[in-house]
Formats: sequence, C-alpha cells, structure tokens
Amino acid sequence: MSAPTMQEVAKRANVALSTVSYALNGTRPVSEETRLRIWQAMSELGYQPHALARGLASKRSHIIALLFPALPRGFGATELEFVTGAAEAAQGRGYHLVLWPTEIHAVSELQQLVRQSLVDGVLVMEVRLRDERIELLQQIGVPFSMIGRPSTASDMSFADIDFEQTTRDAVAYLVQLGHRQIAFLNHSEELFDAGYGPSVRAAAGFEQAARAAGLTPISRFCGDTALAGQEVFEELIQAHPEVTALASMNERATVGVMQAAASRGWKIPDDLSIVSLVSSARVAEMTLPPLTALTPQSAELGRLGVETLIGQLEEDHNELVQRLLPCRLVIRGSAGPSPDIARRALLTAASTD
Amino acid sequence: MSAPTMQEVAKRANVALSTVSYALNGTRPVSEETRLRIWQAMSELGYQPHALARGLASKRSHIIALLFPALPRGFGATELEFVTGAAEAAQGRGYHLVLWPTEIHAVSELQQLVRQSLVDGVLVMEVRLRDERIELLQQIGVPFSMIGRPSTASDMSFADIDFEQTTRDAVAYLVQLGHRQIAFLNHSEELFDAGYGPSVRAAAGFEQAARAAGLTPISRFCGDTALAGQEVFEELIQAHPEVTALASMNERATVGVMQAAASRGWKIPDDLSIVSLVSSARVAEMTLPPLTALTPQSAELGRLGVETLIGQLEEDHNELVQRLLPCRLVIRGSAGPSPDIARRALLTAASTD
DNA sequence: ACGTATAGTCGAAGCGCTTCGACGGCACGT
DNA sequence: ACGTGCCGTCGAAGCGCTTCGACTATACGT
Repeated sequence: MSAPTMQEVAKRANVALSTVSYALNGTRPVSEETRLRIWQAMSELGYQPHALARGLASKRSHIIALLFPALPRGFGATELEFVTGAAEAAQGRGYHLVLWPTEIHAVSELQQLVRQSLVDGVLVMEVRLRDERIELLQQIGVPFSMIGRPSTASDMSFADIDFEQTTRDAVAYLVQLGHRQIAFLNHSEELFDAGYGPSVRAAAGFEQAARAAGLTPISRFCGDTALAGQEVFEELIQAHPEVTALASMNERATVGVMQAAASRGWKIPDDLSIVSLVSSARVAEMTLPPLTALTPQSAELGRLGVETLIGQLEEDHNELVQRLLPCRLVIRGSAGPSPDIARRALLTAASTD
Repeated sequence: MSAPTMQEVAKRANVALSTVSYALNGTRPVSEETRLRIWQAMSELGYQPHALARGLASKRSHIIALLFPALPRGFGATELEFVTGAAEAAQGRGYHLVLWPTEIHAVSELQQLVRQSLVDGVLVMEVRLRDERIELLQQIGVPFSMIGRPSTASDMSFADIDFEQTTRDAVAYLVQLGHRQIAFLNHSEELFDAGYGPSVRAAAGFEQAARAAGLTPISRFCGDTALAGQEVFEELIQAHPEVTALASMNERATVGVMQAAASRGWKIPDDLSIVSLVSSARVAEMTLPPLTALTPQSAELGRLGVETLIGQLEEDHNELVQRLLPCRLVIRGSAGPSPDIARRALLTAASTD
C-alpha cells in the first residue's frame, strides 16, 4: 500500500496526468470545474506530491542547505535559534532545510555536496571576514545567502547582527547612566586576527562610539575563560582605575570579571557596571546579578537569511538584500549609575590588606 | 554548463550507463579494469551522482528528518548539540538531515511531510511519555528512532539520557561528600504532569536513590524562573532546615536558590551544596561558583539516534537498539562537604535581623 | 564432452513528476 | 464569413538514475 501517485489522481478525476500537474502548480489555466474534481480526488486519496520526483523533473528541489561549522564548541542558544528560525521560515515557504555541518576550510567537501544537486541554494552561517566557502559558492554559481558577512559583501545578500550599532547602544546606555570611563572586553586576539566578524566589528563599533561620546576608548582582548577574565580585569583596573563600566563580548570572561570584582569587595552594579553584548537570555540570566544585555534577534536573523535566499531563488530580478539587525537591550541587574570611585578605591584597599 | 551525468561518464569510459551504476554502487560485479576506467572518467568530469534522481529510482532518498518542537524557548546548548551530533553522524554515513520543526501536537502536518516521500526515516527529539507523533509514525509505518522515549518503548528504538542513573550519580556524589539530607528540585508540576520524560524519570530516580541510601527523599516542583527558585527554596528550608544539599533539574531556579542562599548569608558550597543535573558546560560555568554538574553527552546521543535509525533502514533483521547514556559528573565549585548546620543557622539568624 | 553456474556487460523499462507542442473550441474584431 | 488569439486539455518526451532480464564468455564438476 504505497502512496498514491499523480496518475491515480488523474484517473480518479477523469483527466490527463498533466492536467493534474497544472491544477496543482497553476502552471496553466484549469477550469474551475475540473480543478474541483481534481482537488476532491486528491483529498480522497490523501495525495501528496512526491518531493523527489517533483524535484527531478522541475530541477528545483525546494531544499536549501544550512552550512555551519562542524563541532561548534562555542555554540549555544543563540546559534540554535538561528537554526530553528531558519528551519521554520523554510518550512513556512514550502522548503526543506538540510544541515550541512562542515569545517570552514573543508571546501572540497562542500563542493561535493553542492554537486549532488540536492539543494537549490545555500545559507551560510558563521561567515568569516574572509571566507573560502563564500568564494567557492560564488565561483560555482550556487545561489546563497549568509548570516554574517565577509568584509567585502557589497555584492552579496546577507542578514547579520548590527554589531556596530549594538556596541553603540551599549555605550549610549552606559553613558546615559553617567559612566565616562568605559572599557570594552573582546574575545581573544587570535579570533580577532582570524577575522571573526563579531569581534572585529564590535571592536570598531566601540572605538567609534567611545570617540563620538568624547570618551577615550579602552579595549582588551581576553581568552574565553573565567580565569582569563579575572586576569585581564585585574590588569585593566590596574592600568585604568578610573573605569566604572564594562561592555563585554565575552560571556565566559565576564564571569571571571564578576568574580574578580567580588574578591575586591566590589558590588555589581554598585561599584562596577557590566553590559553583556550579544548574549542570549538563557546565559544572561545565570549570573548574580543577571546580566543587562544586548540580545540578538537570532530567530529573526535565521528567518531573514532564509527569506533572502528564497527570494533570490524565486524572483528573476535577483535583487540584493542586505539586512543588519541591532540587538535589543534587556535591562537586568548588572548595570547601574556610575559609582563613586573614591569609595570603591577604599574597598579595594581594604580587601587587599 | 550543468553537472555531468552518469551517461556522460559512461560514454567517456566506453561502457553502458548501467555499468557505471554498478561500479558506483557495487550492485553487481564489475571487472577491475572497467572500474578503473569508470573511476577515472568520473574524476575527470568531477562527477557526483544526482541525489534526487538516485532517490527517485532507488526509492531510498538517503535523507532523514529530525523532528523537533517548534519555537523551543527552553532550548539551549544541549539541544543544539543533539542536532549537530545528529547532523554529523548522518553526514558521515552518507545521509542528509532535514529539520522539521513541528508542534508536538500538529500531527497532520507531520503526516503531510512524511507523505512527500522525501525522507527514509525520522528521528524524533523531545519525546513525551505519551506522544502522538510516535503513535502516528508507528501507524504509518515509517521507520523512526528517538532521542528520549515514551513510557512504553519496549518495542521501539531509542537513545536517551539515563535520568535515573544520572540522579543516582548525583545523590551518590553528595552522599560521598557527607550529605544526609538532600533535596531534589524539579521543573514545574505542569511539565511533570504533561509527561515530560526528564522530569518524571529524574524524580523517580531521585526517590529511588534516596531510599537506597537510607535517606528521606525531599522533592519540590518549581517554575523555571529565578524568582520561583527563591521562593521554593525559602519554603523548602523552612520545612526542612536540615537540608544541606540540592540536586536540581532546573537551571533557572538554581540561580534563584543561589540568590536566596546568598541573602541568608550562606556561602556555596560551604553552607549549601548544589549539583545541577543535565546541565551543559556553557550554562554551568556562568554562575559563581560555577556549578558542579552532570553534563549530558548530547552530541553522542544525537549520533546514536541517527546510527540507530540508519541501522534500521539498512539492515533487514531490523533489530531493536535501546541505549541509555548517563550524564558525566563535572566537578566545579558548587558542591562540597556537608556543612555544620548549627553554624549555618546562626548565619541565617544574623541576616534576618 | 556436456550442462550449469558465475562474472561481466548491455539495453530498456521504469521511478513520479514537469513541461512542451498540439489541438479543438469559443470569443473576438472586422 | 474568416482569421486570430486564448482557454483548457491531452499525450509524450524527458529529468538522471536503479534495476531487471538477457546475453556472452569463462570456469567448474563429473
């Protein structure tokens, strides 16, 4: 008892096979009357078009691939939301989303996958500033779109977090709270040098935002561990005791900072304000106090990526879609008014006795 | 300049189309010599078999679906690892993984998807104790496997976290640290009643482990918020002041507990030990102190789920595979030796003045 | 020597669909 | 009245592959 075919539907509706196809896809006009007969036959049989056959004949599989780095140890709730957002958007538009976990540099693997003609297009996640995968896709001529973007993206479609704007928002919020000495805590220098977009763009955004506000930008790279966070923070406060607020890209290091602050006897947000950049609620709510954060609209980005790609696949005019989404500020408990530095210094002196 | 077809390979190697197919799949013997010629032709042309055509002809698409609840607000790093683990395993075995985000109860939607004959089998995530999706899949006769399992799973294949064992391990660890009064913090009663497997099984495991160790099991349901965690903890300590350790299934509530403990002047782990059950490193490392946790082998579970399913698809003997994976204990800073309760009582008295 | 199995290959018939060309019919304009 | 054009439908030709039956050549047992 296998699935009904279009042929069976046609027989039951007393029409030719092709007429059923036209009725289904609207490719050619079909009279109201026959269309009704066909619909009825379809629902009586519980007919669903065979996806593979349709794809083979039409050369459009209605499948798109989501390309993301394999074994992403640094991934969390944010990335999961990209994926689910993308999958839902695809489903809503009648597409299937397949997952292609591939090493960023395993370009030949990607090429093999693409050559199987399984997918109509590719959505690339975690795009680096210079990204071989993008170069390959361009060269092969596969339609693609990105979540993130390389440094030269002027001629490509993408949806990305607006890191510059996000950093500006963080700085603006802290300035509004009265802070005048704000430091920026980045990921490691290695990641930055490797062209990790979020790291590079947020750093640039911070630099710019600080100067625009008339502040002296202070930045630190930091490994993605609590210990590194402690160390970098100690060094930072040594070098710049006047710092009262921190904007951090680095969640794990942030925990270290909070620890270091605590061991100095500093309270957050009373003695130090922290704003966490690009943090999911899931993570920001785990600390004490919970982190005031700029939360990415991850699901929305996934959705946008898919929409952009499908737009490209279905329209002929093939327009460029480039969308930057800022993060949303969620005020929790880690940022407050600028503290009295003198008082703070006393605390530190006391705790280091 | 479209992709080369098998026909072109055949021509170039001076053999029949079917011979190429045999050489590729090993369906029938092909002489060493011709096989080499064919291989060469394939690599010269950069041939990759057309996935859709292959699927249509063979009735095996080599695509499997991953079914997971739409808009999973409670999802995090653990679930992402299921997905990536599954995707990698599928890829390693020559399969593609498509994502089907569907409401748990939207069974007709699932039926439509299955009828498209796009996938050879389905891997179901987040299985409830009683799950309509499973019933549907069984009834339609689609091969499937699960991450998680319904209450009556004796005749189905699955891979699941061993919640009972995980809870036993947590209890054992706390007992070993000298704790004799251990409380269990669950998710909400609603989730429990809805047949949320982790909640139900961990609760059972705790009950059993506590009794086996000669302890009186103390359990609490708790909403998934820090505030609920605070309230439930206060009530718990009121009712059972002798409790020195907590095993928690509920990460968000755990934060509330830590907060409540801190406001009593209690230090963790000195005055209260906490072990977090089924927590990813990502989350467990955000608190101060970081949480000693039982971490699920999520990627491994995803992999197992896929392997199980593919085994079912490719073998004829269709054997049952049922795997339970315990979580691994990762010792961080939230659990320590059983405290001096008298001292703790003093702290509490002092802070409530 | 003979039948019989097996290796190695070919051609052709689909898999279930889309799409092209063709064709009859009816509505137009003139 | 007659072309012209579009509506609505049909049949057939693929899409790129797997698989079946058939065929030849070689190896085997007796």
